[in-house]
Formats: sequence, structure tokens, C-alpha cells
Amino acid sequence: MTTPRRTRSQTRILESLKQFDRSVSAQDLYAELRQHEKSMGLATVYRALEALKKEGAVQVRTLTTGESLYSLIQEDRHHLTCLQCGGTIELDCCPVHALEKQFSAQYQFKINYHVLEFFGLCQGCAEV
Amino acid sequence: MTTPRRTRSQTRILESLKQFDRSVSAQDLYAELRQHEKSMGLATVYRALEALKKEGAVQVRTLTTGESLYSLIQEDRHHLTCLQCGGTIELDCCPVHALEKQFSAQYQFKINYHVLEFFGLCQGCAEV
DNA sequence: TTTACTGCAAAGCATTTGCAGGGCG
DNA sequence: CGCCCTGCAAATGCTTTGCAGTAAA
Repeated sequence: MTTPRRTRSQTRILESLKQFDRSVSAQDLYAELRQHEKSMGLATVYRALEALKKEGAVQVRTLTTGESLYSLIQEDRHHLTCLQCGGTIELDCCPVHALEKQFSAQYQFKINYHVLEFFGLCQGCAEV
Repeated sequence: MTTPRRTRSQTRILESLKQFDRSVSAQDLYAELRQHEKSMGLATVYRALEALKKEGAVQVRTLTTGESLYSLIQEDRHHLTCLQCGGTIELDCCPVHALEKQFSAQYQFKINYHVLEFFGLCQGCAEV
């Protein structure tokens, strides 16, 4: 098991992530932390997030724009994303969570989290 | 319903995608097409893929590196991705497909495809 | 003192956009 | 003739890396 030996930056990132109730980008975190007395370099934000991700404390979903959104590993939040306007609808259930254990054993793989996204057209964009 | 009025580029992209039995990046497609008599600009590749995506002929999954992989909408291929080494294991089943209809009706959303990915550590990387 | 973390600025990469030339109806 | 497609090159934006200063052990 990996030891959660955290740097000061990692701790601050985790605390900041707790404040948000949504996934946020590294840039968002940087902007947020910048408002406090002790700021933090953008590179440090990225390095801390990378470490936390591998450690299993943080999960990532990458948008089709290439931007990555980070959040604490805790909930199963999944979305319907419109390919036209980019809008998202959040689902309130997860049909996959129960399968993690099965795959974990079957493939000898330590699963930290999963990402499930549906893509298509929202009602408004489909009408056009 | 959107009309599948395709440009020459879009047709060539679709034909090229059929050749691959895996998801490929826009850069991959560009390199592949470049080997033929009539090449195609990189920007055109991106524009064609964007159009095909919205039209519902092509699906995308974006890696945590920011690179996007494209493929025809046809199969339910999902992966276990290692956060350490980046390796992937392909799953041969999909527990979500059946739910698309339900969500489609429930949220008034035309679902073209979905992306399901599991992240964690593979056996080798977990041992370290 | 030795090691690891941090910040800044520069570099890297995939993707997007502006614009002029070209093909097709 | 006019419109859309195309290609090239420049620009954009997120992320990573090099390096020197700094804090921690």
C-alpha cells in the first residue's frame, strides 16, 4: 500500500477541493489559492494533483477540450454531455460501482475510481 | 434529424477509421492519410472529425494527456487504465449499454454513445 | 548538510482559427 | 459567379519541464 506522505501543497489542495462541491480544473484551483495569503505556483498545483491522483485521493475526468477536472474520490457523479453546446446534465445514480470489485479481482487491477459519461445532443440542440 | 451530407474529407476519414480496429488520434489519422497520393491538412482532419462527432458517426474518448482518440460508433469498448504506467486493459463487456434508452427518455437527451473508463494501478505498478 | 519541494519562466503538444486559394454546383 | 471546403501557418490554451532558490529533516 502506498503511504500517504503529503507535502504542504498537497494538503492545501485537498482542503481546497473539499470546499468545492464539483470537479474543478487545475487553473480553477490555482485562481482560488491565489486569493489567499500564501499563494502557490501553477506548476506546484499540477505536481500535487499528479501525486494525489496516483495515491488514490483524487480523481480526474478530462473534457474533450483537453482540460482536466479534478475532485476528491467520493461520489459517483456522471453526466450527459451535449456535443453541440457542451452543456451537461448530472445523473444521480451509478449502475457501475458494484462492478468494480468484480473487475478488480478478475483483472488483478487496483481500481481507484471510474468515469462514465454519455454524449449526444440535448433537447435544445437536437431540435435545430 | 441531421442530414448526413458528407464532404470528401469526411468520407475519407470514415474509410480510414474502418481500417483501424482501435481508437486513433487525429494525428494518427493525419499520418495515415499522408501516405496516400492525396494528403489532407491537419486542420481538415480535425474539422471533419468534429462534424462527424456531432453527426453521430464517430465517438471520442479523451485521455488524461489531453489527446483525443476517435473511432466509429459501433462497439462498447471500455478500459482499465493504470495511473502510473498508462497501460490499458480492454474489457469485453459493457454493463451500461442497456441503460442508454432509459436515460434518453428520462432526460430528453439523444445519446449517441458513452464512455466508461476505470482508473487505478495495474498489478505491476501496485507492487512497487 | 542533504534531500525534497517550490516558483518562475520557458518549452511542449494537441487543437483551433484566420485567411487566401481552389473546387464544385 | 458564388459558396463552401481545404491547406498552410500562426495562435491558443492547458500542461510539463529546467533550473535555481528554499524549506524541511
